[in-house]
Amino acid sequence: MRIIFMGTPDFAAKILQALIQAGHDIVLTLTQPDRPKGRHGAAQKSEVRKLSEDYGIPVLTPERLKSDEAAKEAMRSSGADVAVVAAFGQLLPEDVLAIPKHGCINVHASLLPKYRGASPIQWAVLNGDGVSGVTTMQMDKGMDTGDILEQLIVPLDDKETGGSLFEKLSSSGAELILHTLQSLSEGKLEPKPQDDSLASKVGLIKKEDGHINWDDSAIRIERMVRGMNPWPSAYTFIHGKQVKIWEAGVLEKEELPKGASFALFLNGDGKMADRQGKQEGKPEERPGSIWISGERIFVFCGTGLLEILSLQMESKKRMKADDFLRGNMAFLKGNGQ
RNA sequence: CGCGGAGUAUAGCAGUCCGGUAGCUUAUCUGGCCCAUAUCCAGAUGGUCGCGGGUUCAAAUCCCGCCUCCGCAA
Repeated sequence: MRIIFMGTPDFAAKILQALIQAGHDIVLTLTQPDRPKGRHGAAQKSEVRKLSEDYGIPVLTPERLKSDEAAKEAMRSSGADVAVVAAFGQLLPEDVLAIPKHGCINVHASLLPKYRGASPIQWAVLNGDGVSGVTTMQMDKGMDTGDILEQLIVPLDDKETGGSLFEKLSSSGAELILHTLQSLSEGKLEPKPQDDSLASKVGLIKKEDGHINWDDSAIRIERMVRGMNPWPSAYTFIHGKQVKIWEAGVLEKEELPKGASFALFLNGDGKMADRQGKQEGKPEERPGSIWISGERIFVFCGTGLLEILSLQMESKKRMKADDFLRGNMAFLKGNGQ
C-alpha cells in the first residue's frame, strides 16, 4: 500500500520504523519543523525526519498544514492509499483528511474514548490504571474522536513509569497499525463510533505539572514520580535547589523507623515554613517534613509517608538515597553554604 | 557560538579563592566485642586529583586548549 506518514517524536518514529520494515511503501512523510533542542540551542530534526531521511523518503515540514497548499498538493499527487498519523502535533484540517483514498488512520496511545488528547501515556500512570493500550481509529475533524478500528490492551506493571509504558505502547502501536492496515487491505475493518459518554480528555503535560505538592497523598505522589518519569520528572525544592525524585515508596506514617530524626521542612519555595501554623499534630510531622533514618529518607505527605529511594539534585547525577546522604548531610541541615 | 553546575579511592563529597606530604563518610579486607546482628571499636587495602600543554623550586589548586557528565531553557 502507498502510505503517507505523519508524526514527529520518538513514538511516531517507532511506528514508522515498523511500517518500513513490514515492507510498506512510504511515499511521503510529514513532520514538525526543526525545533531548537538540547543544550546548545541548535535546531534539531525530529526523530521522524531523521528516520525518513535515512531511508530516502521525501519529507515535508509544514509549519501549519492547514494553510500550506504546497504540502497538500504533494499529498494529493502522491497517490496515497492511506495516511498513518502518530503524534503529529497538528490537528488535521478536513480537506487533508479527505486526500488519501482510505482517509487518515491515527495510532493513539490509549484505549479510546479514554484519554483523548496529548499525554495519554503519562495519565494512565498518574491515575494508577491497571491497564492501558493502543487504538487505531479513522480520523475525523475532532480531537481523537474518530471511529475506532482496532484496539490492543496492554497491562501496566506496579513500577510502570511514563518511559516504560511509552516503550510498551509504541511497540504495541506498531504491531496494531500493521494489523489494521492488513485488515484494511482485506476489507475487514469494522469502524465503531466512540461512546462519548465514556470519553475523557487529557492535556499536554507541562514542566510545572511535575512540581510535587506534599499535601497530596503518598500514593498519589508516588504515581507522579513514576508518571512524570522521564519527563518532566517529579520535583521539589530543598533550600531553593531543585531536586528531582526518581524512585519512591509508599509507607504509613506509623512505619517511620524509631531512630529517625527530623531534618528539615519543605514547602513550595524550599524555605522553612512557619512552624506556628495551626496545623494538626507536631510541626515536624506536617506534610513536607523530611526525616532521616540511617541511610533512608522519608517525607511526610498529606496522607501517608513517602520514602525517597533515588533522587537528583540540580546539576548533579541521579543517585540512591544512601549515596545522597553520604555527602549532602551538611547541605540538608543548611549548615553548608 | 542560549544560560549555568560538575569531573578528587567502589560510591557520595570536602579541599581550589590564598600553590607547599591527598582528606571525610561509605564500600572492601583483617582483628576485637557479642548467643547474634545491617550495631559498636581498632587497624589495613585503595587515588595517573577528566585529558593535554604552560607558569613555578613546587600545581588538585594559577593560565591556555580539549573531552565527558548534568541542571535550566526550548
